[in-house]
Parts: sequence; C-alpha cells; structure tokens
Amino acid sequence: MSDDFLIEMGYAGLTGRLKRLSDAFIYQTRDFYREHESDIEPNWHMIFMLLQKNEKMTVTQIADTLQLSHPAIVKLINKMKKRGYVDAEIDSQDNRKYQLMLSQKAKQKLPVLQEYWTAGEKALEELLGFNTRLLDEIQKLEDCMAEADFRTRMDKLLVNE
Amino acid sequence: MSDDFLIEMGYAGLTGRLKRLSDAFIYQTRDFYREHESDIEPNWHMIFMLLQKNEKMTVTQIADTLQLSHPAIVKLINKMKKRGYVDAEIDSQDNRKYQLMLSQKAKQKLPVLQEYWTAGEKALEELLGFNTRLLDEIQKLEDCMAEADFRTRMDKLLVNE
DNA sequence: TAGATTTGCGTAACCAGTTACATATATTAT
DNA sequence: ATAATATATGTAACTGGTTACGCAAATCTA
Repeated sequence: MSDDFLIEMGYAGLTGRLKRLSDAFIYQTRDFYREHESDIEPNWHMIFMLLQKNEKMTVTQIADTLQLSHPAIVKLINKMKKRGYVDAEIDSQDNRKYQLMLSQKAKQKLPVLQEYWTAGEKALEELLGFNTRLLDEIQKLEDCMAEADFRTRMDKLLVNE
Repeated sequence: MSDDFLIEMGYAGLTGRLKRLSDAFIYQTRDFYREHESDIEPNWHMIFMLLQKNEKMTVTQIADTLQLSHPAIVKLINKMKKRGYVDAEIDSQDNRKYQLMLSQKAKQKLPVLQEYWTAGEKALEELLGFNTRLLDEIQKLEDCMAEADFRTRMDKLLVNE
C-alpha cells in the first residue's frame, strides 16, 4: 500500500494529484532556468512559441488562444516587456489594442532557449514512457469537460437536489 | 485541427494543460460549495478525510501525508479553525506540537459534506469514462518522477552541458 | 549538564492563476 | 449625431501553492 494519502483516496484524490504534478513541473522548470542563469520564466515558453508562429498578437488574442484569462496574460507580458523580451506597438486601426511581438533580444536568445525546450520535451517523453497514453487520456478528459464541466456534473449528480 | 495551442504544442503543452485542468477543478469545486451555501473550501476535503481516519494529527504529519509543504497546511488549518471546523490541543509530551482534530461542528456537517463528495466522485468517474486509465497513467508519471524528477532529467538531456 | 543540532510551527515574500470592477475606445442602433 | 452597447486593456483583491527565514522546544553529544 502506498503511503500517499491522495493516491489512497482514489478518484477523490485526482484533483489534488493534478495540482501537485502541475506545481512540480512549474517549480522545477523555474529552478532549471535559474540554474542556467536564464532570466526567463516557465510559462513564457508558450508565449514565445505563439509569437514565433504569429509574429504579432494582442493580449486578448493570446488569452483566447491559450485559454487563460486576459489579466493572466497582462501580467505575463508586462514581465516579459520589463525584461526586454517583448515589444509592443499600438494598433494603427484600433487605439485600444497593442500588437505584441518578440524583441530583437528575444530572437537572439531563441537558439539557446530552443535547447532548453528540447531538453524539456525529451525529459517529458522519458517521463511518459515514450508514448502518448497520458496525453490521450488528458485529451479525453478535456473533451468531456468541454461537453459538461465538473461543476455541472456535480450539480446533476447531487441527490436530494 | 484543434484551435487550442497547448494541444498543438504536443509534449511541450502538457504542463500548461495540467495547470489548466487543476485550476478548473479547484475553481469549479469552490463555485459548487458556494452555490450550496457551504462555507468550506475545495481542498479541505483531504483534511477531513485524513482527520476522520486518524482522529488526531499534527501539522507536520498532515504535510508529510499529503506531500505538501508545512506552511500550506498551516494556512489551510488556520482557516478551518477560524470557521470552527478544526480544534487543536497542545501535545502533552511535546509543547511544540498541536494535535489537530475535527470539531463537533465538523462532525455534524459530515453527512451533508459526504453527499457533496459523493457527487464529486461520481462526476469524476463520468469524466474519466468509468475507467482508471488516466489514474493509472498519472500513477506511472508520479512513479517516474520519484525515480528522477523533471529537472534532473532536463539537466541530463541538455546538450553541450 | 551545557552546547550543538534537529524538529515543529509560524511568518514573509513570492508565483501563477482567478473574478470583479474600471476606463477608454469602437461599434451599433435609432 | 448621439446614446447605448461591446470590446480591449488594466488594476485590485483573492486563492493555493512555494521557498527562505526565525524562534522555541526537544534531543543528542561530549
């Protein structure tokens, strides 16, 4: 028997375990960057990828694409701007919007960062046993959540409603 | 093709998706409790379960059992105390320790809470398609992480080290 | 039995997300 | 053309975790 109470809890322990796993990845990635004297942060990866692919994007576009709230993106981007990785220019058509893009510094650093990200991807492949079963199961869960989310299902399943 | 960039990112998107999922469960559970006029919070579930099973525990014991840091437990328990769900008594053998236990109020509320938790468990079973494949894959990942964690593997796999 | 070390708990500052609200600009409708 | 509405961004306060540090009590050691 495991001495891990969350595992012992079965289904009910899943949410806690997801949180633990997610935190572990975030903190360890942060430590990795610090160890390698890199001033970038874990979740910047997805912003870099996105701005490489799309050149220019607004806060709202990024928030929608990553399915995060816009204040989350504002915070992220502000820090990236402060460290000189992202430039912004006001949209000529719409004065509310900022078009965001990778700075020259960011583009210069990309080859080094790419090495880190490749190492991260390989490490993940190792951890998943070189198969996509976990990814596939998570995909199914996400699809299921899209149909009817956790709260909706709990409400429906509560007896004596 | 999905319009979800994290999915598009493949392995590299996994950590972001875990975070998203974990957050979704936490926020939706919190909303559920609020909707049902319950003043308890999502992660109290595991404390309730633990103190039902073990009667009395210290902060450090709880932190070890749940694999969380002790300040996390201190915060949790302080709020549970403030709302009257947990009582504490100083250990007679060791004046540093507090023995924590469920209050009378907590025990009275247990039947109602149990209904909520049952609904949550059923909802999770639904979301997982009434099988433990996701749980199993997560277990494998946890085991793998215990052997050598993400950061260690990234360091090892980084070329030109 | 005194000094060093370890242990248990607490606090502060941080991180990465959220919701709720504010404000400025654009757009739509009358 | 103006009023109402919608959209883009920003800010504040919260949540639930972390690490780093401090202090007091207990334990070990010489």
